[in-house]
Amino acid sequence: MKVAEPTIERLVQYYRLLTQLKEEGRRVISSQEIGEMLGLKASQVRKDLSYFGEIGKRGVGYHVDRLHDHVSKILSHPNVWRIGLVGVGRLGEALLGHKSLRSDKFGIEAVFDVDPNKVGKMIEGVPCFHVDDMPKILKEKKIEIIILTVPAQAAQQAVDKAVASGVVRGILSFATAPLVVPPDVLVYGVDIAAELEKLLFYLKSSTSKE
Amino acid sequence: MKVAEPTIERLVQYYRLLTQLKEEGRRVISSQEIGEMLGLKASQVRKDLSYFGEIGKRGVGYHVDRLHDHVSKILSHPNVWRIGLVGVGRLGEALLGHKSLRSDKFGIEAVFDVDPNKVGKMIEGVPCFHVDDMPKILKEKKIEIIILTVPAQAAQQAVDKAVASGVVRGILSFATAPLVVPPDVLVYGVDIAAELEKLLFYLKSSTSKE
DNA sequence: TCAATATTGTTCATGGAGGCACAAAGATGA
DNA sequence: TCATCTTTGTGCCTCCATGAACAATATTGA
Repeated sequence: MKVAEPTIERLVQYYRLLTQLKEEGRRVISSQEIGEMLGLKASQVRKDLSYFGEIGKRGVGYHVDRLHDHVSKILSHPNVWRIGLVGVGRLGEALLGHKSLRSDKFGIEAVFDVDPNKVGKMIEGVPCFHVDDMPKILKEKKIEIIILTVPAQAAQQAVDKAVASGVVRGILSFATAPLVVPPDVLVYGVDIAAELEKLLFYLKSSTSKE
Repeated sequence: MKVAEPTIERLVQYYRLLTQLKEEGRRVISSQEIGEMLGLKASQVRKDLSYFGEIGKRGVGYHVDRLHDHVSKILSHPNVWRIGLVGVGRLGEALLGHKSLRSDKFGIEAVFDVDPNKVGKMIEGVPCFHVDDMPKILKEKKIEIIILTVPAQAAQQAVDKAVASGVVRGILSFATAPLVVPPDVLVYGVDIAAELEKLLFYLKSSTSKE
């Protein structure tokens, strides 16, 4: 069963919204309303939600609790993912403490750096190891996911050491560098500078219009 | 002239690669090679690059310097953008110091927070003001772009104050919250948690296959 | 000079995502 | 009970991005 990437992204949004609605005690909601709150067309919402089976009630809408459970199950993982964070610069540390990355569905089990002032210490309650020890530590701790927050020049080298462990299956990279990985390793990149450039490009274009 | 969003994103990648090639003294490169280095099909590269006019030489390839200039011009801005950063938490501070956001094409002119310990001080060489003073300060400093790094609950309120200035035209948001803005304000969102969830979802799916 | 080779620019087809519109199904009220 | 109204689920159409194939152009070597 293959699901489109934009759909997954929206499912995460639905999940957040539903969690909030649940807290507010809301019982039922329509695709129309969901769409308005998230800036989507109602038909888009319905298509996304019906993708995993009929879950709404025609003439009524979606039962908030039931839909929340449903989306939760779609996004749920069979196990708790164990994550390693590579590069404890300011961005890495910010992510370590970030609410979004505190969840019971995954946890950051180790961080890695090359700075001797950091290696061996606990950072935000997580032990810090040397990047060179990644193959060993990742295997020991059964870490399958890597969050990469190192400078661009160091990115490929760090990735090579990580995949050398043989246990890493996914990488979330914040480095603005193209990464080469074995075909069975999945890479997602968040390119902050590129996002800003895109924004600026379209702003420039729209300047002439208005 | 309208350009597709994925194309812009790749142009940024081309630009980075070309800058590097230039430093290495490389004179000429083919679409094939560019594609291999960035993980793209050669035909894709050619289509992107020819979109803004014929710039390569058939039978030869692309002249690195010339192509670099060309892409640079496409991505260039008529003026230096003035940016404000809202929310000086750890993520905000990390971005302030991040290399990717140091450029001669834009600059962060002010930061905003509600914390009295920060307001009035200089942070990373940038003056910090209270969020409530945004309308005034943004207008004074002619800031057209906002980078939003506040908690989700505070996001909409902060955006409302920012757009109230009347000068803000674009927002790069790191908050995991849907934002309502006037139609003439452009919003790009970077949703870190959603990216991670996507990665985990596809890893889960591929577990059964292998 | 001309054949062989290399590489771009472009056309065309394929697939996929979004959105409209309508049928199906449940609710409501007389 | 039945007509009307609401809201979902889905078929269909359109648009856009990708990728393959080919024609056009430049280089090279004999």
